[in-house]
Amino acid sequence: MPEGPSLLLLKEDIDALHLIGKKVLRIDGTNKIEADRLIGQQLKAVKTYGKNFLLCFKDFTLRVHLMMFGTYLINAEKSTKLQLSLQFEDAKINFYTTSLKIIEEDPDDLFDWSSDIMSDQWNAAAALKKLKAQPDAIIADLLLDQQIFTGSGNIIKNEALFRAGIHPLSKVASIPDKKLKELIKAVRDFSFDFLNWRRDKVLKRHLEVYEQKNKKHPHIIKEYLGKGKRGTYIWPEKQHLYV
DNA sequence: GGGCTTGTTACTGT
DNA sequence: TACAGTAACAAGCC
Repeated sequence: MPEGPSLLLLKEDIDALHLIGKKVLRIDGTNKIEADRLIGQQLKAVKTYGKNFLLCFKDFTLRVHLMMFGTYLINAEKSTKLQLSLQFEDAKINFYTTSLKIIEEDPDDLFDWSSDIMSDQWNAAAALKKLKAQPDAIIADLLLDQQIFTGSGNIIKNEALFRAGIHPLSKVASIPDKKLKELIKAVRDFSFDFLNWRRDKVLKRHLEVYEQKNKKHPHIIKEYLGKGKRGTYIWPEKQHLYV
């Protein structure tokens, strides 16, 4: 569920319920959120920031992060531990396996939407500047850096690197500006393809390297690399290593 | 059924 | 003390 594009689909599902202006009638689940603060509150806005889903109320915002395995169901339940249920007049939203937090600050003050890969305010030039500020990093790590590419995850990392023809272990300082710009554009473009493909439930068949070892092409290899030792797929003939 | 996985944080040790 | 590396957590797919 969790990369940026999937959060937009979550927002689409919630928007379809027309809950703005509606009150929270009841909350349930194993969360440690203060129920008293939420009950009776009118939903003011629903936003996403990268992988964060934001339910905005008058004086605070509930931040829902779906982590690796987070899921949600609308007007439906499943057997795994219910973490947070928000009952509105005509609809109930159930969240499972999430990280929840009440944010006191105004989200517009707290979050910089120009780094959000899905946002209208996305600023490619700012991303380039942030990449170049870490010349010794390997590019694969920076594609997961939420300060630079807010909302990017491991699938986007792999596919964007493939599209730009850059090997994941390339050192940032060694990659020509032209290629960095190409990569930044690939992140943005792939993320919207991801959004549309996932909406149509056809994402997997369009992936070119991610989980494609021994599938799309026999030369694709898999390595665990970078800070988080995340699974990384490489088609060596097509991805140049800049060192 | 063991080994993966779209993620992040809190520890640990150096 | 700062940083890098590891463990922990979760549910579902194959």
